[in-house]
Amino acid sequence: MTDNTEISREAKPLDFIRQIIAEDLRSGKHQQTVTRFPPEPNGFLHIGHAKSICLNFGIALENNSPCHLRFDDTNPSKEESAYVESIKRDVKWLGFDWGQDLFYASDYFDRLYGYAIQLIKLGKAYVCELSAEEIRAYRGTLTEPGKESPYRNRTIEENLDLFQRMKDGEFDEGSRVLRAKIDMGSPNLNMRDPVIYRILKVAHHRTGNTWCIYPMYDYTHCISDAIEGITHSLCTLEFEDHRPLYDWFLDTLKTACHPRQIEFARLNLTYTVMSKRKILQLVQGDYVQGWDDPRMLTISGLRRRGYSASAIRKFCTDIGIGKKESWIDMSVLENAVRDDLNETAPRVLVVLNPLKVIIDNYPQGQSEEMEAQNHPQRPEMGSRKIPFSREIYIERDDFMEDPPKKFFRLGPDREVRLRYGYFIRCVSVVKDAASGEITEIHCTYDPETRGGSAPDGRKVKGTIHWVSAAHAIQCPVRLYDRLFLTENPDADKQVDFKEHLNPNSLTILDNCMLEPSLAKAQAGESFQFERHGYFCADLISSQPGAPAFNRTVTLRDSWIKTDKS
RNA sequence: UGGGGGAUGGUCUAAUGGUAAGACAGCGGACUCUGACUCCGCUUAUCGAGGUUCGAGCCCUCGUCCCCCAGCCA
Repeated sequence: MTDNTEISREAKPLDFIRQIIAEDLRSGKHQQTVTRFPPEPNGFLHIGHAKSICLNFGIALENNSPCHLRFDDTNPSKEESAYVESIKRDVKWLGFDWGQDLFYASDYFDRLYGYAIQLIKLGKAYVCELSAEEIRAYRGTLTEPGKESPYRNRTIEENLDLFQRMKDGEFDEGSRVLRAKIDMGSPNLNMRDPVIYRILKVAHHRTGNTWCIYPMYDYTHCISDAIEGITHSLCTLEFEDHRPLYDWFLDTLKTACHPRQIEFARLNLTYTVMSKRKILQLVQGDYVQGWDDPRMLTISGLRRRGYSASAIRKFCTDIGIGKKESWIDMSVLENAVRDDLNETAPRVLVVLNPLKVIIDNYPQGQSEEMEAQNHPQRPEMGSRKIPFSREIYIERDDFMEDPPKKFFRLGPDREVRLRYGYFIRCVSVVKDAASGEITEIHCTYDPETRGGSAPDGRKVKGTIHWVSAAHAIQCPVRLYDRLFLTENPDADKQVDFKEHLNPNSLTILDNCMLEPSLAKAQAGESFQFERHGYFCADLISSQPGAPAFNRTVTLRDSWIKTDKS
């Protein structure tokens, strides 16, 4: 990371979490902060995780202190090391560095087991033989207290023996659990003797078959935080009810370190779904082409789509941190990437839907090179040559036979400027006799207007992009649109969210014409296709000399919004 | 009819007893060899009712609405 301030949001007022931290530092409660990002390796990271990553690692950067990457891997039936690798890659790509502080909850399985024995010896945990269904029934409801398990008052010795035998694999899955002994009458259901260990005869991605009992999240998370000396344990709102339990474990075990859990609102974005479960469904049901499908708001999908890490970081600081459930408009994300790419992306000319233009008075067989700026606002980015010749392609949308008043582009007997080229005037239109479709148009050019201005001072309102037909590189371009048609695909619980999928979220154009300089586009490189938007050479399907492009985001377009009649 | 949270323009976020501010979106205009960028201007908000106070988005009381919790998931 070269520039911390970019990540660390200098000017913005402190959010409520940073205020708490500032106060803890000021009062001397803590000398430094230690935060952590604790993903479960059961899927790919998405934009919602980015919010948490930017928060936790951002705080670390601001305070020159560590942020741990800790995998919360206590449920081997859902977790895989492939996910671990993808998560590490994505956090790194986002620009963050955990240094030496890479941890796994599974690193603590021995200590967690020891703490459980301690709990038993304290008379605060017991082995319960109720079935899952019975435990649920005994738990009571939101308005009625639970009932105590008949196994609740076993002796410490008996519990120790049974727990040992659970660990040794003597019992079947589901036949016994270890429970904390708290309060079956608590209005907080999390405190009604929660399960802390269950039997799972499943191999773990790191510990293999060493264990057949695995600790639950509530038990594991607080102890892992305490072991690592975390000062502020930041999580999402749904864990608010778990905080008393988090505190109970640490108080009961009298750990030396007792981190403070603080909850903030998770990210919701319009026109998408954020839950891992639903994202998994899209991947496994082939509604998209994998976790890194550019329509997905996974980190890997966004990367392939052409989002820069800095755009994602900017988005995360833009949206802020709060405690109320919020829905961020997709336009905020799009704005962040436009802002970023506008600064950095070289400009190029690309015709997406070609229409052949023949310049009747331009000499046959001649061509010349026109000078084009790589970034008009940033001369230091230099310029390049683009070939011009008698036959060119322009955008089909840039010609209308019967244009409305405010159409500044080409039409019969109208004149436009070719970007970095000449003024041309349309003299005739050729159509396919059968279909009536325009197949080519004929124009004349004004040799005096080379470079784009007329010595006689006449103005043209429109400037359009073009590519020399003889020099163009034909290329596929994928146009992406939002994956869902409705703002909140989850809103109606009666309707499956997949019903709201946008059938036109992907459009493949295979006859696009690139200016020749794009032959050397590197996979992953971003460009602005002038008058269209930002595009990046696809990470996977681009070949040297034969790129394929993904549209990251369109340019803002006030023309499509105007009343064209 | 339990418990835990939350309500500021269309959407987010700020204002921490003292002029309700910024971003996104929207609308209008200027500029323009990208209908982009940039610039300028505008519309739009403190959930309700009481109270405390010289002064309340902020404090108090009573309401209303929304979200979360009954996994051997995290």
